[in-house]
This record gives sequence, structure tokens and C-alpha cells, in this order.
Amino acid sequence: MGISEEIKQEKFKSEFSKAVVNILYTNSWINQQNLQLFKSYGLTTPQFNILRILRGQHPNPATVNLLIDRMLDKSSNASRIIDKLEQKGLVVRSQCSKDRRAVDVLISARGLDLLAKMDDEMHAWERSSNNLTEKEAEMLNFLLDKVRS
Amino acid sequence: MGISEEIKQEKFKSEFSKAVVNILYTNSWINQQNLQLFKSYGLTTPQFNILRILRGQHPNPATVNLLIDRMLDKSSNASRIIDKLEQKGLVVRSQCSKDRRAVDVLISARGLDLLAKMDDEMHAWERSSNNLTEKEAEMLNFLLDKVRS
DNA sequence: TTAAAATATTTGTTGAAGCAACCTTTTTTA
DNA sequence: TAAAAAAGGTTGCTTCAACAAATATTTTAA
Repeated sequence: MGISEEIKQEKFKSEFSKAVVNILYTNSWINQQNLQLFKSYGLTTPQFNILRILRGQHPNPATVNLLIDRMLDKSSNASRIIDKLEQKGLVVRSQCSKDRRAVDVLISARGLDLLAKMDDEMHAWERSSNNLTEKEAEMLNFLLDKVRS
Repeated sequence: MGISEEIKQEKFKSEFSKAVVNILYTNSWINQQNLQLFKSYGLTTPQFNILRILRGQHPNPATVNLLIDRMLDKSSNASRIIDKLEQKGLVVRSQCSKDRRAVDVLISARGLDLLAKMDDEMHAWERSSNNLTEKEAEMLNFLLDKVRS
């Protein structure tokens, strides 16, 4: 079913403006799918995203500033999201030795474990809902990059 | 600049999982662009989306249920979003005559005016940031539809 | 026909998001 | 080098969102 049928809108100003709506709609669809998984592990979407960035840095820490910079949805609330992760024992906070204004955030063993468990389900989902060929996925990446260029 | 450089992540599990991140990132980019416009007219993103659906129905009303169904980001808060639009005089609420449980929501003349003004800026933005050819936009729509299929 | 189930919407509560003000530390510059 | 500006984080306040419970009406089923 195409985007027109799904949102019951026949006409668009242009093929490009249809694509814009299609991106927003597909984003919402993906979030909906992920949300169930995240909730079943007691995480919110931003919490999960921060954990993933931290794993990317591991075994090095990341400053709060770096986390904000890398987040998909830049949040002005990074501190409090990290609070939650710290309360759950998934990350460790410590003062940065090189710059005492900065705070080093490090993913804990427990955080790594949790992500590892989630990875399995995540990849299972990606495999099962990957309807694109390799070439098509490449083309999609190319076009999305071009939208933002 | 491609998605890898923008979020500083070299490796992805697959081209498809890269595309998933790319959709989320591009969505965030579009929202960022729109947000400024919406705010300058005193609207939030969900408020704007509901207004647009109502314009699509005009001169017929839409029930709250229909609005939720058509929203890109299905919100559990539709009632209160409509409250805000009503307070601003952009929509009118009335009991549905066919089903007294339901509420008819109708966009007001003022609501239509506001959208008309926003349209101009919206289309100006779309024209200026449309980097895709007609064929490419079609291909993008095709691929996004396929992701959700 | 009447009680039970379902539907449409609203509202209370709680947790998260955005903005701006604030504190501390570092960098700049006169 | 001392004051001003900038940078990194945190926190208070207000608004927004999700979830569930409540209300009113309609539909279903015994």
C-alpha cells in the first residue's frame, strides 16, 4: 500500500512534497515498531539512542556534549536522560580529568549486556522487515542524503 | 555529506539498517526545518498536522477519531490538541448529529486563512530545498513504500 | 428488551521535552 | 594578568505526551 492510500490523501503539490510526507510517515512507522521493543526492556527511545552512542565509543567515555552532538533527535535534556540511565546502572558518570567542566559518561557492563540482548531482537526485526534488495537500500541512502544536501 | 559523516558512524550492520537510521535522521532534519515556520505562526507540529487534515476534509467536518486515524504521528492527545486550536479560533467543535458520541471538528475561516499564509512559505521552502529530479522523487516514494510493505 | 460489550471522546496523573537561567571552569583579550 | 566572554553541564518552570480510567452513547446478544 502506497503513502496515498495509507494517509488517504490523493493529491500532493509535487512528487517531492509527497516524498517529504512519506519520510515523516515512514519514520513514524519505524518508531512505532521500535517502541514496543524498547519498552519491553524498560527504555525510552532517547535512552536507547544514547546507550548505542556510548557503545560506539566504548571503552572510551563520551562527554555529554559529544552525546548531544551525535544524537539523532538533539535533546536539550541530555543530562536528565543520562540521570535515568545512571539510576538503572547502565552508565557511569565521572568528572573529566582533562576539562573539569566536562563529564565523562561510560557505558557499564550491564549496559553492554542489555544492548547485546536487544541487538538480537533488533536484527531479527531488521531481517524480517527488510523488503529491499542491496541495490535498493543503497539507492534509498543515496536519495535521502540528497534530500538533505 | 552522507549519513555516515553526519552522525560519525562508520559501520552499519547492513545497507538496510543504515537506511533505517537515515530515515530517522532525515525526518529529524525535516522537522527541524519546519519547526521554525510553525513556531513563527504560533503552532506546534501536531496542531499544524491536524489543521491540514481538516482542510483536506473542508467543507465537511472530521470526527476526532478520523483525525487520529489520519495523523502521521498518532497522538493519544488529540482532544487537547484540538482544545488549543479551538482556543485560538482556528477550529469549531460541535456534537455530531449522526452519532452523539462523536464530535465534529471543522476548520474555521481563520484556520483556512492561516494555512493559506503558511502554504506560501512552505512551498517556497520545498522549492528551494528540492534537490531531487522528478524521477528521483518518484523512486524515493517507491522505496519508502517498499520499506513499510 | 435489557444487560453486556463496544465505541467516541474527555480528563487525571505521571513522566519526558523544551527553554532559559544558573554555576563552574576554561579561554580570550585588552 | 585580570576582567570579559565562552563552553560544559545541571536544574526550575511550563508545556506536551502516553496511559489508563471515566463518561456518554450506540451496538450486540441472550
